[in-house]
Amino acid sequence: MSKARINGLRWKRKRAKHHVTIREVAKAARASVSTVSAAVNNSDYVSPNMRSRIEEAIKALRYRPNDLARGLRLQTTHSIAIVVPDLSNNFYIELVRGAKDYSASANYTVLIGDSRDNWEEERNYLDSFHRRRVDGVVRVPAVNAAGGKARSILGNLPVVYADRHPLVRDSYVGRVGVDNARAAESATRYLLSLGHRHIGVITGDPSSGTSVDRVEGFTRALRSAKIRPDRSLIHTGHNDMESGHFHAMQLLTGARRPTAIFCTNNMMALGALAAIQEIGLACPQDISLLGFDDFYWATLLRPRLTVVRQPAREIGMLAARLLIDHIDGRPSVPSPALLETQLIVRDSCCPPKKE
Amino acid sequence: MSKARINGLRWKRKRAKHHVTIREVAKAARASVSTVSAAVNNSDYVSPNMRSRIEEAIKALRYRPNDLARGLRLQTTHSIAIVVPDLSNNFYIELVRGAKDYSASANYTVLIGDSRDNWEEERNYLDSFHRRRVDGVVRVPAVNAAGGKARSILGNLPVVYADRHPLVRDSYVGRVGVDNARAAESATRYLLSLGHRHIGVITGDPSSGTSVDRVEGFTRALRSAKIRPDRSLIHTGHNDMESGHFHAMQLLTGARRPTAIFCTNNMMALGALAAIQEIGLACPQDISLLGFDDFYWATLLRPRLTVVRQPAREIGMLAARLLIDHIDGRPSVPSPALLETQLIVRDSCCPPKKE
DNA sequence: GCTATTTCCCGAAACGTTTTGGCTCGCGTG
DNA sequence: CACGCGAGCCAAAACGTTTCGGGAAATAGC
Repeated sequence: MSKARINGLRWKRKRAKHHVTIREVAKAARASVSTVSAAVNNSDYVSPNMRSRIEEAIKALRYRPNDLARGLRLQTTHSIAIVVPDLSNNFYIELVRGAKDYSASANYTVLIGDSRDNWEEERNYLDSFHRRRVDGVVRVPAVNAAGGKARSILGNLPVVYADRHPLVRDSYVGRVGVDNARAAESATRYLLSLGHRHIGVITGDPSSGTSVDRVEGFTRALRSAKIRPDRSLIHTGHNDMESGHFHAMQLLTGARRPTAIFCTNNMMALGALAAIQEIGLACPQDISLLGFDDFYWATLLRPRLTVVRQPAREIGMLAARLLIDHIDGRPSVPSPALLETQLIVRDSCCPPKKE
Repeated sequence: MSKARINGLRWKRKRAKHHVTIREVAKAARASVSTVSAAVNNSDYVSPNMRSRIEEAIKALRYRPNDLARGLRLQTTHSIAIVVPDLSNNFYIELVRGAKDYSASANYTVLIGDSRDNWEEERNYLDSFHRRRVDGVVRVPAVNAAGGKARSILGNLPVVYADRHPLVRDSYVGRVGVDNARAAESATRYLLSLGHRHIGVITGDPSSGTSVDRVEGFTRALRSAKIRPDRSLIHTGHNDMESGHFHAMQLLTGARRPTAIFCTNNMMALGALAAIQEIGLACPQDISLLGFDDFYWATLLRPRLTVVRQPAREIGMLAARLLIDHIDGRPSVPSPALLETQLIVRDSCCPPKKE
């Protein structure tokens, strides 16, 4: 026992900075540790007198409860994590903010991960979040992350998928996004209605699920207009500006230049726009451009981009809701929750030139 | 003792999901807890035989150490936090990524906060990070956050300031950014060299420090060119698009329209550009526009924006370095670390029209 | 063969909380 | 007066780690 005491002392001395503990508050307030605990979690009986003494001590000592100890004892941290593929993509920022705002309203804190659409990075984040014992995670998986991989590092943490969903079977408690096929289909119909018949597509990595759905919607629209999809006009990129640029170049300088390009995410639309400008084509007169995902400065571009808008913030909020409801053992909204998209018509599409 | 056992059992039963602990690994590997610990932290003596048995058990049980317990025992979490004012501003994303990358290389994890340039939000984040017992925080304070306020909730956590710095005296272990006055001065000189004499300025909230420095640099340039600064041309906004738009409108429709506008951050430059386009002025022929902070799609704008570029990523890396060096008790680089800015000349500035 | 040293392993304490059960008053009730 | 009861408080156990001191067995030194 006395050995222990000495040990303890040495410990304290070793750390330069010392965090004030509930024990010191107790001493200062002439109360027991349990009473202080009861007071800060304002539950149980604690007399007004005692309570004020404790609050005073807390203020005086600047006591902040230690969430590590708390989480350890409680076996729950009241926090969730969200990991997205690209924080520089405004769509995901909005998604994260939605998740954060909902979580805050439900008294959960959220940890943010930015995987750069790269499984290694995502794994690091998921691992770190798991070790921190978050109560659940909302996940927008990186493209090269098959569902099973994540499951193995996540143990049996509840996860809800947002935006993208896993292609392989993975157990999750919820999923929220949009009906990508339908959104792409109606976007394509818009292009068709303008008179376009040769439409190029720049799509993202098929492993993300959303991309294939969007291409699927695209071809569906073509087919229902009795147009045979031309596989050579469908290019597969990587959801970033570079590959948008690259494939737009291919498309624009290819044998049969399309009269319109449909990009299945905003970054690739940006890259395509750069390519168009670089080549010196007029958009939309020479080539129409249709993007996916809106962003706040889309109207600053010339031409102002026509896009299909996803309710990013709502997706994030709903994802957090699904997750937290599950954690708290509450029934929630029905799960594959598909929100409405909206075609925002601006200036980047017009009828094709007559030839 | 037997009572305790019962209690423990009840505990286990209560939690639906159960995380596997080091104790179970020990049992499975027929080793003691301390030996397993020694093995996972691969230190100390542990025989090859025993080690492999333990590793096998770990793999079989999918054991993940509990960082809460670890942090509690170690009195350090090997993690830092970074809180920035606006994640949708690409400058801060790059800064965060820089901090993250450096931290990863130093084996630290980082928690991210997005204060929306709002002290309430920032306080919540700082508090949450503090309760999580991060080892330090790099902070880009919200505009309405005087230094003292944060100190009181941060206790004696080491903080390094990035980009912005506190106006009031606050104790910090480091600060990194750019020489804002000098950067603004040389940017202004560029405008002067083009022949501009009436230059409007849209600046951010003075409480952030950087704004006043930039204005200071601006006036310095004017003065050294023997031009008397016109206070009515210096407008104070809020670092966001809306106020950039608003004040550009004021400037452009005011009595004496300037021939150039200098915005002290990128968001306001965007807002100003929107205003210019809205009014129907030609940029740069009618009005030159000069922004602060580069961003990856600045070249997609028409005109391509001329800006003074800050090395956002490097700022983040250096901030993390300063902080982590301090935490680890290592000497670091000299503190107010001022990195070089760079004027990126593109198309948004030209000589003013002769009148 | 006896001791000194190394090698390998373990028990127990501690980190800062929350919770449970129990203790002590003081008071009303039969 | 005995008794129960509720209010207010507390001691101690537990959460999952790491570390420290020490012990047993094997090895080396003489």
